[in-house]
Amino acid sequence: MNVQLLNKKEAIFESTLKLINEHGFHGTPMSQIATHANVATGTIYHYFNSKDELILELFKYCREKTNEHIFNFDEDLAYKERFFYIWNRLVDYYLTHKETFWFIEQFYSSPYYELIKQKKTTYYGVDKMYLFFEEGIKSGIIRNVSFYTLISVYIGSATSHVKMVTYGFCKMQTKGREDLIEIIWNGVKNQ
Amino acid sequence: MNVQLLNKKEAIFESTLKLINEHGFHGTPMSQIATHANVATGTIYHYFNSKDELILELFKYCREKTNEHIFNFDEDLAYKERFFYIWNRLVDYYLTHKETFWFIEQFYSSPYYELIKQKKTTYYGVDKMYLFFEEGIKSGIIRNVSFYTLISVYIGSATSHVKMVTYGFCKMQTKGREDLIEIIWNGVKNQ
DNA sequence: ATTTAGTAATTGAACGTTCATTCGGTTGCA
DNA sequence: TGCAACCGAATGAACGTTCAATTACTAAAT
Repeated sequence: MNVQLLNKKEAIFESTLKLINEHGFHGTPMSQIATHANVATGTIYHYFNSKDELILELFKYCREKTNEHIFNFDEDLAYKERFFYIWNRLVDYYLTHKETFWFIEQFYSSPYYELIKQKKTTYYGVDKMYLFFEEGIKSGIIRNVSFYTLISVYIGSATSHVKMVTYGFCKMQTKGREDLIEIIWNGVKNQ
Repeated sequence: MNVQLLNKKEAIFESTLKLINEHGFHGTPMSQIATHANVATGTIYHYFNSKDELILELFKYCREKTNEHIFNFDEDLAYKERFFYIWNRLVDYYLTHKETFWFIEQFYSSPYYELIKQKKTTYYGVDKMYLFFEEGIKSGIIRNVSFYTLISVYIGSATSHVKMVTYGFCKMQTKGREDLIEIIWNGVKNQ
């Protein structure tokens, strides 16, 4: 696949992302995506077999981009620092890529996600998080609770925070963020 | 509005809830809702002006029902007990009303929510939560952080937990739940 | 270097279906 | 008698997808 192709495919992705954010999955016709991406309607069907496949691929694309961004830390950092770092990187990425964030949220809570879930392939991001929490537990730094409990509180608080900020309920102030991740840390660390 | 009407309206609500969970907002035709609710298509338009209005009203209906359920505690309970109680009631309600949960999640992350958000009416649930956290801060039991920080961690963890369980990632075991709310409590309480 | 042929990418009008909404008529109740 | 509730076939617009035709690219042959 040459560069030109990559550009068209990405243009379609980006247009879909933007339009779905504004009008929802089904409020976004293929024709509109095509216009916005400066391609013909038929061209989309050269890259994707259907609208559903386009949306599924876009989801994977978004998830990959997010993961690439948050796991690029210095391995030498102390555990606590990495704990704060990863969380902050995630919040940062979502706040600077709100369309990605909302698309992922929309996708996860829609019936689309059922289609992905069935393929029980653990993917990069989950693996990384699992290893990170495992390290914390084994070294006695954080409490010995299940992976999914840790994920719930770690990721759940991050996404809730991003929602609050993008809804406009609270300002994007560092204070609230720092408080929040500190609360999480206090909660999961071994006393 | 008599009982019969209430029944039809509620039947429409419940059918919409169920079908939207299965097929999404736009994968659910009005005709299908009508069939499922045992009414004629036209009847829906007697109660709601449009599909959008139906979905908006359903959202309010779900939110009210949820709030009714979680704030019925004994005022005499100690603060910590109420802190655990409300959280558990919320998780309970969502786990036993998964369709309500997913509909609300879908709604919040869709463009529909923009329509509601603009009407800056604070509603019952938010008020109650605000007063509850305020009480905890004033009495020195929990840390003095912003309302939205507390909401992020308290509600965020609950919804994340429910997602994990309904996705089938972790079993509906009391252990994980107890760990989770305890982590939150450890995080927000004054040391 | 130029031609040629084959393949991949692209186009957008046309098709057939689906769906939200309407409306004229019917029922049931006060 | 009047009004609200209810019905469901009809309407017309919108949308996903197809497809026959056109263009752009690649590389082998001359």
